[in-house]
Amino acid sequence: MITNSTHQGGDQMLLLPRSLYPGSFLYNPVAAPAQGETKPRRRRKKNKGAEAADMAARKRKLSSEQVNLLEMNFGNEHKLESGKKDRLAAELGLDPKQVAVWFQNRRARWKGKRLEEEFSKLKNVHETTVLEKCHLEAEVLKLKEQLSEAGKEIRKLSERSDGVSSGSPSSSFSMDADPQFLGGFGVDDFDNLFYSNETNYVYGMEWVNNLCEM
DNA sequence: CCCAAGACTCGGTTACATCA
DNA sequence: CTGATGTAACCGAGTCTTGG
Repeated sequence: MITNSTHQGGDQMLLLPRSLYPGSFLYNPVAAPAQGETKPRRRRKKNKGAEAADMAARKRKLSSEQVNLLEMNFGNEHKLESGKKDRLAAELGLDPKQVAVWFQNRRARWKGKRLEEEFSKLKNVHETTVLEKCHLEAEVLKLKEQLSEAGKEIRKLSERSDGVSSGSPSSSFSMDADPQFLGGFGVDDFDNLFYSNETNYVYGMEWVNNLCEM
């Protein structure tokens, strides 16, 4: 996020005397947007280069014009080829290295933001899915109960009808007579219909169940 | 094909300015 | 004054290209 509005004084406060441009910066100072009018800053201690002299003026805030133009270019493409970088640097009155660094940092910020957005989207999808799973599990339980009741009912009825008439047409709803009813689901063991491999299931999905309980 | 040098990128870090 | 935040600059490691 790049906003000069967060810096007190706006652009006028960012004016930097041309004398503060490092001597090695010969990038059309006339065309160069002015920099912030702050004292040359101490450079990082870690720096071990011999060119410590021009380190002092390095960390300058870029002006809003510079940032705008950089942003425009970044909007077009996230990577600059060498020639374009040099032209842009000349146009901005910056060292091509500075332009390269700006693009590098900008890519990093863009990536971070993108990851954040992706994470947020995935999180929403995940939460929706977990919710849906909870509903489906509740429905499975309900259906399981209904199935169990129906099974009992069928057993009762068949026990009764066994004693009465063996020749009459059997009910169309008979699991004994119609193994396809459950066999179609690949289920052989009716009693264990919802309980086989339960331990694995619980271990594997424990985190989801915890979410359901939240 | 191998290797060294240079250019470039990336992730991580540092130093600094600014703000609440 | 202080901690949090944003960002320019830096660093080290990795990749790719090029020339010998």
